[in-house]
Amino acid sequence: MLPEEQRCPHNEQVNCANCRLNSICLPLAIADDDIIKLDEIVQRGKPLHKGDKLYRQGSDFRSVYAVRSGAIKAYSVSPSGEEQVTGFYLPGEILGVDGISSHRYSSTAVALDTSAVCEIPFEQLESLSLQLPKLQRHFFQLMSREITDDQKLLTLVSKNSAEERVASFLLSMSARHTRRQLSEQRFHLPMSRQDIGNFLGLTIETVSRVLGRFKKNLLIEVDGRDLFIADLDGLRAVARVNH
Amino acid sequence: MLPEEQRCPHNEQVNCANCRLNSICLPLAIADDDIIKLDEIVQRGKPLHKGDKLYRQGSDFRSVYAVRSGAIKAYSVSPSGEEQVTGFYLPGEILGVDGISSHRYSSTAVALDTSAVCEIPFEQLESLSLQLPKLQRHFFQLMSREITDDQKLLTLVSKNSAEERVASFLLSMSARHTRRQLSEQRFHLPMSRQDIGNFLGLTIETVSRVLGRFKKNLLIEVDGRDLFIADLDGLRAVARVNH
DNA sequence: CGGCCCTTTGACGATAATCAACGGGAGTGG
DNA sequence: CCACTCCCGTTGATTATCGTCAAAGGGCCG
Repeated sequence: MLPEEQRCPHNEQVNCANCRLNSICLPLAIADDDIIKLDEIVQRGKPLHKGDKLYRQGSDFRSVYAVRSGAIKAYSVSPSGEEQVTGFYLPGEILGVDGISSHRYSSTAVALDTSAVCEIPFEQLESLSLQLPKLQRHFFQLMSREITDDQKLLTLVSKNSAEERVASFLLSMSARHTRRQLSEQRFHLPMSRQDIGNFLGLTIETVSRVLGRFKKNLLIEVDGRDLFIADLDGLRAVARVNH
Repeated sequence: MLPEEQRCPHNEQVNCANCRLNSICLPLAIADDDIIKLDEIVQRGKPLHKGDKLYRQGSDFRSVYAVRSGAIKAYSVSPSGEEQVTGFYLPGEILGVDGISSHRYSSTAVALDTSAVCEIPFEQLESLSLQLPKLQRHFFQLMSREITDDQKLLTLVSKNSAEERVASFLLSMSARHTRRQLSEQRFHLPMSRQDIGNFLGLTIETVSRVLGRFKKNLLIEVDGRDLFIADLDGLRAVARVNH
């Protein structure tokens, strides 16, 4: 199989016959010849190094971005100075839509690893959506999906214990790897414990202790950020949520 | 001034010259003659009694709704049986967009009081959005707004103390009343302590105790669900967030 | 009047935060 | 090459916030 950043949404080679799309990934992919028009407005490439910022909270909103490789973290800082990690974006996922409402990004996006993203200028996406009903629908769905995901996260954070939160998080990462045809059980966490804790509303110490307990109970094996889920069903039982 | 449900988005009388709109409220209002077309697809009325369900989690998604009067609560039940209140919708606000992504509502909406809503069939809204760029943009913004609001709520619930959460909640309610030209300080809470607690990730007892403390510190006066914010700045200081 | 739900208040306890110390790896500079 | 620092992660001891359990009062409606 090709390296991930050269694969199309169908995980075939570049210019796969099914989608004719080589610059942008799953979430906006439409099985239709119209996709070529979308492909034309997408800015390629944009390689990012670890720590590079894709956009900053408060800066003018221009584009949304599709991740092609690597991993991006989005976080926002509240007026009171609290920092909140609002999401991690993996290849095939789209970020930046939070900026639409106020014409400014409400969060900062930073690369956790060397990453590649596609830039999709929003004005052009808007005009194109007026011509391509399927694209408009896709984009409505994408945003609606982000809303329901946020609401699930809210439930997780406000109703579940530390163990349940961490278990759910690991299963979510696993599921997203599976979607990309990668291992369900073995993968690398691109973010620090700090980031995981912040995202889940826990301290770094609690995250570390919970992972320690999972390890002791033979649910997982961890070495730094390398993770192996030894007992998927066991972890699901802890999470009490089906992923 | 007319009763709220008879007022247009500009808080004037029915058929106000500025907007020619008498069926749907602020969030989708566009200062443009095109609005008439939108007005045509909106279903009027729909009076709801306290406890009536507007839609149910898992049922087919057909429409989004604009609240005209009263108050609606949205909540979802996770696979594990946890109930999570995801939002309260007051006059001028729109709910139901969570159903777009999966063609099914991901939450249940129930009237907290006698309420009136307008139904906006989504398929028609979609087609109309293809013709009216401003409407499309408005809807994108509406959804983006919901995303940023959810993320603020997540920060509140995962990073702030019980007192900060309740104070922020009261200030949010106050701000939304102010937008409707109603009193900033004195209003009625349409939801139970249970609902507030669930929404904020707290138990009913904690909510009650926090309100008791606010009362003792002369920040508020409460009598059941009737609230008077005696010291707005004091409450803002507790919330540490500017509303 | 009686039952039910909502709310308040108190006593107690558990979960996760805080405070603190330490080890390891990466990068830097001598 | 080695010392140095910085960041990340782990682990332990203690604390505090909020949840749980329990009881009781008030309002609404049949």
